[in-house]
Amino acid sequence: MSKQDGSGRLVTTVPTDDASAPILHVDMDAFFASVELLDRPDLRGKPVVIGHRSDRSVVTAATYEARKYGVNSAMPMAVALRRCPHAIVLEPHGEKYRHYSSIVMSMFDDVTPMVERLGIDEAFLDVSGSIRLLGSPFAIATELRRRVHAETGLHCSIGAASTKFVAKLASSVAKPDGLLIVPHVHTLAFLHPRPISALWGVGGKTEQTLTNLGLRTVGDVASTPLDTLVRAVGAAGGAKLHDLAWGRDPRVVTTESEEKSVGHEVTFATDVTDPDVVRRELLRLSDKVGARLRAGGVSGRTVVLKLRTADFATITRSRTLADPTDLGRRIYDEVRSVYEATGKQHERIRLVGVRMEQLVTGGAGGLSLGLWDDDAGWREAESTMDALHARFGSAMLTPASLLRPRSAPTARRDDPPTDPGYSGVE
DNA sequence: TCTGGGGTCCTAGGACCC
DNA sequence: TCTGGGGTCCTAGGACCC
Repeated sequence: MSKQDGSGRLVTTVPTDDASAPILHVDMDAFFASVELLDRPDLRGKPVVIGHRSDRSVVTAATYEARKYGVNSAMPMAVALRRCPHAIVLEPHGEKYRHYSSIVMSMFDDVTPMVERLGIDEAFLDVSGSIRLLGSPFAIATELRRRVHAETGLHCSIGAASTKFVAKLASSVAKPDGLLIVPHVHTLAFLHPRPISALWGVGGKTEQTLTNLGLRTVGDVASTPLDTLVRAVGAAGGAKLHDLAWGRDPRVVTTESEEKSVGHEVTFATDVTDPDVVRRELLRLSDKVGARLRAGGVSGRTVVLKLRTADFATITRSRTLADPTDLGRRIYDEVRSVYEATGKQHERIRLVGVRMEQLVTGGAGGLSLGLWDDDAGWREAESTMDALHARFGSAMLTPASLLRPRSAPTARRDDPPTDPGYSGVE
């Protein structure tokens, strides 16, 4: 199935059955760090860590040289620097990463239209429809890896298998800069010796739960009765675990999925005790969320406030509106009222967040209007009715009910007003 | 060691309707 | 007078992933 090459990398021997492994998982190696090194070749071979240098930051990415010291992404920067004091810390540059991401993603698009992006630096490719034109999955993956490196200077690892989960696991085993093909008949032999943490959806907590049951490997999970797993981790989780452990993964590669929520959150540099500072931040975050909703042509019905206190305890409070909105001001009014109801105005606040859920296609009719600006012409704008009244006078206004687009659902008649201040036409 | 910011999915209880 | 079962919606919290 695979062997080490001279440099110690995992490479596949030419597989006899790679047509049974048409799902590719492509994963860029140490992506953010590798992009930074393109501009800083002098740092090659050194432990480089990407992240802000501020007190409360975490590691976003680390080169393999830094990982040797036990530095990993999501680790607090303070811990990383303790483990590797001579690490070179570079600030992240999101724009640059998106640029390189779009370059490699478009290479994936050249291979097959069946590309499912997973974040900025990973993707699943279903190449079963490309075999006649481009060759076997092995040939396709090999050429893709060559091309990514030739045109960007970046390395990627690829796993190929008959399912998404096994392909993803294969790419992680192949890292860095490797290719691993797991033909369908070898799936269980590949899977069962791996530790339970290799299972998708098994993080720290679930790993502990399973370890307490005496389970160590994927094979152990496979040979555990389903109802034991269900009792330990719940109905959905148990069934999923059991399926994955037997190599069953019904998920297909899907090219697009609609977003389910939009949110922003921020951790303060130091904990905040002044509720006015919290309110100001809620306003800023609400505006960002509203802008994102409008840019995406969606509105949201449920407003979610998130607070994290100094002791790292997190609470969320939500409120569902009678009508969806995409207006920052409207979101703020709700989230602020929810905030006041928490009674946490005098606690030490570490983080605040605003999220909109229950998204529906279409703007919130009657609320979001373009404004004619004598200097700038027509421009996208948001406004409340109050502001529009002030600007145009009531004679200019059309009732919101006439402007509401068809795609926006109307409130159920029996819906109670969520807030007396907003129960009417705004 | 002290924990970012963007998300998704699942669970569980309660309200409410038929 | 006491008690059903199914289904949907809402809310809060937790685990997980990149």
